[in-house]
Amino acid sequence: MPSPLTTAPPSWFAAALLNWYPRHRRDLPWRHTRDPYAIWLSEVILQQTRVKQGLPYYLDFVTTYPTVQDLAAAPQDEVLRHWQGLGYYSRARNMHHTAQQVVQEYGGQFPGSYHELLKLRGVGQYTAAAIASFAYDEQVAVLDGNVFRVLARVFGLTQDIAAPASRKAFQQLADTLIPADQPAEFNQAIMEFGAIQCTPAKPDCLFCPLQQQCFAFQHGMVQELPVKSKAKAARTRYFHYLVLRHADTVYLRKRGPKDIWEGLYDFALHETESAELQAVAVVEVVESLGGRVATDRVEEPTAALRHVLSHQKVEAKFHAVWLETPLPTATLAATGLAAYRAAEIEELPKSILITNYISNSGI
DNA sequence: TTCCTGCGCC
DNA sequence: GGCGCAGGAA
Repeated sequence: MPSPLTTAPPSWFAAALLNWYPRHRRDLPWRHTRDPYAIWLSEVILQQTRVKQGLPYYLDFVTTYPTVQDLAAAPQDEVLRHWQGLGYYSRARNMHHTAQQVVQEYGGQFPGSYHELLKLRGVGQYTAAAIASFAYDEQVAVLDGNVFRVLARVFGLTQDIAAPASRKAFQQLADTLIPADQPAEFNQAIMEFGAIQCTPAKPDCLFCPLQQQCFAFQHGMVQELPVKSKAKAARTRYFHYLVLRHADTVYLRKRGPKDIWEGLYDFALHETESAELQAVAVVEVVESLGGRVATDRVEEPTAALRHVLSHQKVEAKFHAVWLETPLPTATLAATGLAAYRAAEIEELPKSILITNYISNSGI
C-alpha cells in the first residue's frame, strides 16, 4: 500500500493551484459578489447539482428574490415551484426556512463565521466553509467531491471517500494546505481544478501542472483513486396514479413528510407490491375514495413510466378517471386531495415524473 | 441501458 | 449508515 503524505505541508500545491486558477476559471455570476446571501443561494443550489444545470436556477432565484427578506416572505409552494426540476427538494425547504431564520433571528444579516453558519438548516461543513471563505475570507478549507478527488490522487489517500469516517484525514490535509493569505482563492481553485482538470473519468493528466508531484499519476493509479464504495441497489416501487377528473378540474394533493417528493403535488396514489392493477380494481379504488366513476370513462392506463431516484426506482402508471360528481368533502379532508384547474396545476410544484405526465397527457 | 456525480439531515 | 433527485456520460 502506498504511503500517504507524512511531511510538512508542501508549498507547491497551493502555488500550483493559485497559478492554474486564473488561467482556467469559468466566469460565473456568484464569483463576482461577496454578498453572503447570494453566495449562500449559489452554494445551496450547487450542493448536488452541476454548474451547467444550476446556473439558470441561480439566476432565477437572485432575480425573483434579490434579498433574503424577499425569499423569507415568499410562500413555500412558490419557492418549491422555482426549485422544480432540481431534485432534492429538502434543499429548497431548508433554504426557505433558513431565509426566515436569518430575517427573524439574525436581523436579516447572515451569521459572520464558519461556526455560526453551521447552525443554519441545510448548511453543513462544506457550505459553511464555502460561505465563510468566499464572503468573509475565513481560513477554513472546503471539502466537496472535487476536493476529495484531487487530494486522494495528488497525495495518494486511499480511504473510502463514501465513508464518513475517512473525512478526518482529508479535512486535516486540506486544512494544512490552505494558505492564510488567500483562503477564498484557494478553495475556489481546488474545486475548479477538480471540476475541469482533475475530472472523475478522463482527467487531463497530460497538461496537468501537478503531474510531477501527483502520487496517482506517478504510480499509475489515476483510475483507482479516489476509492469510493458503491451505493446499495435501489428498490423498486409501483405507483398507480389515479388522475381523478371532474368537469374542468383535476384532483391533486400535496405530498407529506417521510417519503420522496415532500411538499410537491401529485395525484391520488395507489401503491402496490407489483406492477399489476386490473381495470376493475381502478373502479374499486375510486369508489373507496367515495368517487362515482362516469360510465365508460376509465381510460387505458399509460405504459409504465420509470423514474429513478437516489435509492428507489419508481414505476408509475397513470389511470385517467372521469367522475360523475365531485369527491365528497370527507374524502378531501382525509386524503388532502383538492380540485384544481389546468392553469392552477401549472403553478404547483411537481416532480419531474408528474410534470412529464401532464405535458404528455395534455391536462 | 447502465453508471456516475453531488451535500446534509435523521 | 440510510436516504433524498435529476441529468449527463459511458
